Amino acid sequence: MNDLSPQFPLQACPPSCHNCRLRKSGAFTPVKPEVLDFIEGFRVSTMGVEAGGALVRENQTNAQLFTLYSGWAFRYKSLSDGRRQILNFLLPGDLVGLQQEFGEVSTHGIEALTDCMLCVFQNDSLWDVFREHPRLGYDITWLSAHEESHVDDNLLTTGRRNATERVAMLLMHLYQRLERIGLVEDGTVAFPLNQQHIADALGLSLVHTNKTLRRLSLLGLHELKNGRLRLLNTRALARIAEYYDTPPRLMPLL
Amino acid sequence: MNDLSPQFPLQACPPSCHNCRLRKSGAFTPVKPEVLDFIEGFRVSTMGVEAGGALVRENQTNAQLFTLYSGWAFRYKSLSDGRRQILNFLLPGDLVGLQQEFGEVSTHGIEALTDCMLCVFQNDSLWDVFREHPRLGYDITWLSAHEESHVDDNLLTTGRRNATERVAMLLMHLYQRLERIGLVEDGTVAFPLNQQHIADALGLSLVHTNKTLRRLSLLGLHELKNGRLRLLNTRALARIAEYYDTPPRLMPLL
DNA sequence: CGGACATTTGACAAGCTTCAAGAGAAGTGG
DNA sequence: CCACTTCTCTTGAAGCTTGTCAAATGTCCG
Repeated sequence: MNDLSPQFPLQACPPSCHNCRLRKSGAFTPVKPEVLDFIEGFRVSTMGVEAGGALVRENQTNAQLFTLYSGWAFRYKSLSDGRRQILNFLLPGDLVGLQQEFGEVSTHGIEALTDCMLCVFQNDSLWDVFREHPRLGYDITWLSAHEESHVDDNLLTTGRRNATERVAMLLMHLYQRLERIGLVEDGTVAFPLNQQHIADALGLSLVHTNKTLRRLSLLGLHELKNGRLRLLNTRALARIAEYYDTPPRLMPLL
Repeated sequence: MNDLSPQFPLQACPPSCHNCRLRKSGAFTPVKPEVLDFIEGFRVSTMGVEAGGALVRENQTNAQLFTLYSGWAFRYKSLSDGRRQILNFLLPGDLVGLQQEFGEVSTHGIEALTDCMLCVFQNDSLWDVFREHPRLGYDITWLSAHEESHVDDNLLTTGRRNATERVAMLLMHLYQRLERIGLVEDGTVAFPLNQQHIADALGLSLVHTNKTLRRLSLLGLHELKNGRLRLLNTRALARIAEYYDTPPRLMPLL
């Protein structure tokens, strides 16, 4: 198997949630120590998945509930002839696998885009969380609604934007999400997607995605090299995509 | 203003949730009488909206939380030049407006497709529901995850299916949802969408939607007249759309 | 009958997909 | 250290699906 990419160092989950790197980033809502103890008890293990590996398979039953601690992943659905649609991207702090937790078959797959570290929660005990810590239940619902709003955005993009607008949207959206969790360095963010991923996320063909990316890059709107993305003309990208920045907000973290 | 369509008689919400027609349909999970009392207390009023009216406006702040009691509605997003994408359709029993309830601006609009009756819940008290009745919180999360899975489906459809497959998918999907809540009569269901709605839901142009619908209808796959839809060849439609029926399941109803 | 609106059809244009093939980049093994 | 493989990116050309424009037909309703 391949080594862990230096671009995405495997950041092991600390043994205690009290030392969670994500919580210290300031992007997530603070939580009382006793609630943190409960979360830590609810977390039964941690797990690493290599880039390209499956966190959840399509049609898998009784999948686990995770929080993505480090790395990128994506949710997708596919058709029998191989056509694939990426539904949304998962970044550190995102809750993964909620839909399956309701005792149903997973209708989508989740794949690691980079090496990932996950905090794994107790199976089949989501109801206990709601009962014992309604606040966490409320947070989980917030996360669910928040993820849905990403899918909403992607549906508007795929259904009604043209290729140029779609690519601009994707770049802006991902950059902004990464910025919020503090992953911008020197004006660039790690960008592990290849063009096939972008095509699958935007509902475009690989070739057309390439040509569109190329055009935006030649226009000086962005730069994509060494696996890192730099936005060179945010204003133009935002105008093309009709992208509206929403005010940042602390997100719950399970 | 126009009269209430005979196709969609205004079914007033009964004064007490104990007499709720939806609950008696058998499609929803039964609830203990005391929980029903709580729900009834949480419901502060009922409201009617005429076809074409807005339940929630795009960019509206502090919208209400509703349950759709009768009628159809849809969630949508639009771009400044008028392009519009319908995100999903809302049918009786669906919870409406959860995303805004988290104190944020609504990033999508919700419009009544037919005359609708709504049960309106207390504003800003979602957290109370979670605290006092964790089970209802759990149900709300289930509904949220369930709605997301509809949007997931629509994203796959819009991103990766061709026009014929998209139309077939829409017909199958809506028919099946209506069937589950007992709205099939004589092998037909009420179908209040016009072709512009279908186009906006599928990410197609109006003209192309028309031609595709026409083709399927001439092939004898469906029949659409007098505002009612009949599926004449479910097997063929399912094959075209690659539509998989999921086993029915009782849904929570707030 | 007239007006507003939805559906239908044809013709044409365009955006996007598919096919094909070359150029880079990166890892593997002799 | 260099061929060899594999994967990704890039580019051109041709074709098809879908969009746009325009106008006719149908329907409902006052």
